[in-house]
Amino acid sequence: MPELPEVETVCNAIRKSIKTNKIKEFVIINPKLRWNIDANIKKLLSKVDIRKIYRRGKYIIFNFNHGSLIIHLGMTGIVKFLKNRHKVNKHDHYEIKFQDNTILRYNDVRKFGSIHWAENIEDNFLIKNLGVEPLSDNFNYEYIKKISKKRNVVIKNIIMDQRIVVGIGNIYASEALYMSKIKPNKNCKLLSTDNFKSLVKSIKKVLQKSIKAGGTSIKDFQSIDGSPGYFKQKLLIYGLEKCACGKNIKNIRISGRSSFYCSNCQK
DNA sequence: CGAACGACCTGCAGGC
DNA sequence: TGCCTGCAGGTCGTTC
Repeated sequence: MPELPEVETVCNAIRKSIKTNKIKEFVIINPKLRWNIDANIKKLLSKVDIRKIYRRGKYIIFNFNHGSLIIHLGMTGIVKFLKNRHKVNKHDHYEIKFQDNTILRYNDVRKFGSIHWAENIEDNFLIKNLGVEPLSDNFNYEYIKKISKKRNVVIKNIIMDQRIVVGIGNIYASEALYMSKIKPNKNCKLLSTDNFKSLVKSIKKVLQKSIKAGGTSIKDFQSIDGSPGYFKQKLLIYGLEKCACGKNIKNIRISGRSSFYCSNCQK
């Protein structure tokens, strides 16, 4: 479900909704997620203060004096804020209760999401191999060009590889490649320097614009108050039938994922 | 080492 | 109406 703009939206909304940094307790409702929820988290999150909440790639990180909580939304993970009285819904998995009795509740239909505790976040197996942040200066054409020259995969797989650059998923990969007029199934070795420059620019642009619109809601995605993201109306290629040029948009499968492109506009 | 692919899960739409 | 297939914002672990 969520790519960088959606995770950023949720992360910002959590920060805004939290009125106290004091956690009372952590409650496991259904431990079964991508990895079973570690029961120790309950002890670790009893009466502790949050120091910082931030995003790294597609992960939401709660930082404490004694470690960090690492949350991934998978495909269908949803975070909600509740008041005292609440019934457990289908697919609820855990909740964080705050001192003022507000509750952050995690719901995940497909159970691809996860939650981990890490004493040292940089050592965590999910975090330590992550690539550069796409909106940082570390993500530039020289970086992506250098990597691409020694790899033998299609360019879409390069930009979706979280060890290279984080946060880009299936939607924004198609969008960015369309914006820079590059076919998603083009071998990454064959891109020109101008291609790389354009691609980096497009990625930054589409992510920034989507963050401003509150992310993209195709089906499941919603922010914590249940509101959708409005970037869907701005998609240029993903899930569409016709390109602006009038040609039918092609939908091919690359590594098992739907990939949209226009054979007229993208070379 | 890099690349390809299956596996994990539920719900929904479409075809017969 | 019901059954079956395929598809969905992800990515780790295994195999070649």
